[in-house]
Amino acid sequence: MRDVNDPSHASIPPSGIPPGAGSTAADTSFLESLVGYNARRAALAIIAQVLPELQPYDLRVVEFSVLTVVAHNPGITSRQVCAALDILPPNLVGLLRKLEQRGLIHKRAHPSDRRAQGLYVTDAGAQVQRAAQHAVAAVEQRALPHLSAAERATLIALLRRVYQGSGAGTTR
Amino acid sequence: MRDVNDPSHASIPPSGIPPGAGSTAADTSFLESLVGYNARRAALAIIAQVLPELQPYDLRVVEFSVLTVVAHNPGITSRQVCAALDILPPNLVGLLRKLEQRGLIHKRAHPSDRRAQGLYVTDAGAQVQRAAQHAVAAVEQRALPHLSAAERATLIALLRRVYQGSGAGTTR
DNA sequence: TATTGTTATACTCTATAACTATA
DNA sequence: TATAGTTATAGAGTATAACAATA
Repeated sequence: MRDVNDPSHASIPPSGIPPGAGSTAADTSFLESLVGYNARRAALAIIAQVLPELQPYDLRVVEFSVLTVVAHNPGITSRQVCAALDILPPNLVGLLRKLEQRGLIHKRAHPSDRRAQGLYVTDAGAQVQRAAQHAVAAVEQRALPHLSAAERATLIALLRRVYQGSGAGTTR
Repeated sequence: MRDVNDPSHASIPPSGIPPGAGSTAADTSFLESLVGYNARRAALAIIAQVLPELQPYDLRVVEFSVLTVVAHNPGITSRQVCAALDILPPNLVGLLRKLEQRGLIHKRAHPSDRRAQGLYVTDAGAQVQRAAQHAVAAVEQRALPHLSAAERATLIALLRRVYQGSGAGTTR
């Protein structure tokens, strides 16, 4: 394999790339043949666009996910949130505390299990969640301008088969 | 919306889930309608299966990616690796140092730019990379048993359009 | 004996500022 | 003035062990 930066082989064809040592594009063909690599790159690219949309609500992606699950599942327990979002219990504690201190969620005694607590959104929490959900849905549309609705549906269906087929959630 | 854990509405139909407070499945329908959410879950599920395959070679996922790019692009510079894999330069330094100390890669003076250094795999590095690449390719096959070759190709093509269409690599 | 929620803690990953040598 | 490589450091994100209260 030839050195990518050896000038003795340069400019066939002449690529209109600016000067500097790091100019030519690297070969990543093997990595690009992997579903895992492409899924990770795609996820990071979308999340990078979602982040600034959630900033006005002072929510990170995980916090939005937790708030959304609680809003859509009133009375859900911590363990159920952990199972749904693949979050470890110790890491959820701080998230819930922060959301509760902001007055977005609150806890009530569980009707049948005195160890557990039911989680609920407050009125303010429901408002914030609705607005943030609209913003997230809108930015996904904008982030994927080249995908038709059918292609998006196909993509999502294939991705779900990837992580539902394998043992998702077993390793943490 | 009804409380998910309110026993007064329980068991219609009776779900065969074991006892405890966190038993019923939570509604995550909105999150599951997002490409970003599904891509992240899929990526994490696959990476969780790739990790143990790389353990015999004492490589983490990022380290394998760097080693692979260097192996396939002899003489590549640090900045080019950063651009190809969307890694920040300060975070690459430690990765390269570790790979160099293990004798898997080495640096040589860049032919035309005295600021830069060309990266190369050693013979040992090339051996490790080849073996690890085979292991990774094999585990991807095993991790996606329900996807045909055509479906895998479709999935990869759609994912690439997601992160190549948006401004991938611009935010970091 | 198992589960819920929790604390404490450690380790990895990612991000920013600032410096030097060179272009 | 800009770029390549580097240091130091800060902040997210993720992981395990262990505990009290309750099932």
